[in-house]
Amino acid sequence: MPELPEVETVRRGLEPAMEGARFVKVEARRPDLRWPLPKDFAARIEGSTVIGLGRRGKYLLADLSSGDVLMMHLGMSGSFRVARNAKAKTPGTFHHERSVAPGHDHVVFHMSSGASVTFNDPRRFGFMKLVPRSDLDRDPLMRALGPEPLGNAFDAALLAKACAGKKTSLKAALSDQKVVAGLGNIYVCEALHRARLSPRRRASTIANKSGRANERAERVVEAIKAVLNDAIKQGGSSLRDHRQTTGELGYFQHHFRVYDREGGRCPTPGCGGAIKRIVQSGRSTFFCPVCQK
DNA sequence: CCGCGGGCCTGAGAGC
DNA sequence: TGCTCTCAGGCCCGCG
Repeated sequence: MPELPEVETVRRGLEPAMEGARFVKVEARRPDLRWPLPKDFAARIEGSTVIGLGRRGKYLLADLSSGDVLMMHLGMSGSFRVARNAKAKTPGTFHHERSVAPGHDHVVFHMSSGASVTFNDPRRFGFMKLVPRSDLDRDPLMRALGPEPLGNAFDAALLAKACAGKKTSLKAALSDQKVVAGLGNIYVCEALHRARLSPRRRASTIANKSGRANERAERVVEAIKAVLNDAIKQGGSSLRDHRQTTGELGYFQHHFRVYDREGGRCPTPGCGGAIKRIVQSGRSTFFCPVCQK
């Protein structure tokens, strides 16, 4: 599910409940997530305070006063909800709200702020992990991440360098977290449409022979930043599982130009092509074969 | 080293 | 209604 905009939406929702607050009690109800939670998971967190809540790619990183960093990943179906107190039922204040899958609340944080933070993940592809802060840069999961797409350092030159010499498709390259951290199936499709580039194009064609950026690389970078910023403003995309920490859905799915719109009309002004669905590396790709070259 | 396909899990929706 | 099949926002791993 969650790509960078959804994770960032979750981060912003968790921040007021968690930052500066202490873990009063941690419930590890179901430890067999993608990777099992350590036996001492709860004990290692309880009593510590959240110094800051950050994000790197699709990872949430809670910096704890204990010296650990709590890494959290939402996998495909993970979500967090914040309740002001543990007994209160889900506030049904949003008419677009849907209920989360029952019986999949795997981890619950009871914070000194009075809020409880519940991690729900039906498919259990998500996980949590504790890493000493001093080891974070050496952590294999962190080392496998390329640049932050919304960071100043991410530009055409950097992207072109990462794609130079790649025989794989542009779609697969942009989905690779080592090339750029945080994109997934939706936002790669959407960014390539905005950049008017075919997902089937070889990744290396956004660089020249010496690995320098060409005009296509500029377009891709601009499109990535634009689509991610737009999606964050809308609270991310809710196809099935994603919701904001209040339970409210994201709204960016109403702004998709190609994703999940097979057969629909291409929104590029003057194009009018029919959106096509193909399969690349086992995943659906949506694009307009008329204006995406 | 690189790229691809399988597998991990559960639930929703389509088709019969 | 109920069964079976396909597909889903991610990512690790083994194979060629």
